[in-house]
Amino acid sequence: MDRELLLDETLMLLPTLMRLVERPSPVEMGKIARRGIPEDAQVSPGHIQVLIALTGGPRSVGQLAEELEVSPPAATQLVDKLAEHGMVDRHNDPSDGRVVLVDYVDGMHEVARRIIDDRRHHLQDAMSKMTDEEALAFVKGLKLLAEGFSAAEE
Amino acid sequence: MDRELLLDETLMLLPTLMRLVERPSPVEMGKIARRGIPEDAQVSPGHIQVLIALTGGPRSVGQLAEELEVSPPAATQLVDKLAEHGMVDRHNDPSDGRVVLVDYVDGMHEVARRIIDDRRHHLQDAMSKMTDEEALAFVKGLKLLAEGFSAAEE
DNA sequence: GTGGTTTATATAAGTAACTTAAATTTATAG
DNA sequence: CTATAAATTTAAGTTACTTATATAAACCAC
Repeated sequence: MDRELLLDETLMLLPTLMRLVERPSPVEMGKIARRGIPEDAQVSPGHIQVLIALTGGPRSVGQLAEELEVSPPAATQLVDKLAEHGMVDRHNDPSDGRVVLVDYVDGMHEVARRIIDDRRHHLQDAMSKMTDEEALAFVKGLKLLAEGFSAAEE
Repeated sequence: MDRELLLDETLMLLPTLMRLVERPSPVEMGKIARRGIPEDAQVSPGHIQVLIALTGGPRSVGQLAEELEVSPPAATQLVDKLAEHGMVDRHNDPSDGRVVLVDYVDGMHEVARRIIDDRRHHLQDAMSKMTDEEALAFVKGLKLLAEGFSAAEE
């Protein structure tokens, strides 16, 4: 098999996919608007990552930064924006006054679920065209790449 | 198989991978520096896409914009930077005075090859851990996703 | 406890890669 | 010719990050 070709294709595809993933989709914005959060909410992939992380319970800002592999200030900003839109809340960790725990605002768990599902459907459409084996291989590939690029940093 | 889980994993992985791909790797910068282009050259994935596109011969700015799926001004900027670093040249299309043809500066074909290979090796490390089937499925997945997100724009 | 270091977060300032809108130049069509 | 359309560039603005610095709480030595 021509591995070289696959590499070239990937090299060409990856940045383009990157841009598409980052680009805010106005359609989704509209849908979200009708789901109870303000129309001007710009929900970026990063924000969705935070929302997903919070489905596993409250997280500190630092934990979010680690999970998303961004700097602490970046995590702060993501939380800022979600808080502005009334999606999440900050409260102090009773056991450590330095840490700020982030969690859904009451009732927003539901809204978050729908926002996440929006993106998920998006993805599902694409992944529905893969066999189980292909889907597994695809996710494995993403992980390997992430590890590879991560390692290449240090 | 638990598709839901795969979707969640992808949703979480994709933005992180995105950031890693975008992040400039100083190591590569160093290597590139030693290969004949100035030390301050910031070769982003977009620039590499242009260099790859040009391996197929000269391209107009508009063609580059289409291939990379970016706006014409974005293509102009990518070319600007590569031109600053003496990698590519602009010349007029003799058959249409409006179009600007972009091509490698004499002798830079070689340098471009090495810059591309740098990224390629990076990727190769990750993809070498996949079987042929997995690699194919991975690239197929990337394409499906790109199409899906592209379609979701219109 | 007081003082010094570390840790968690936030603020400030800067950058890179885009975007849209407007300007410029060349081609084309009536 | 003159009006319109197309290719590119310039200008201005946005977003998602980064690093460096500030602040406040915790921990630790003594």
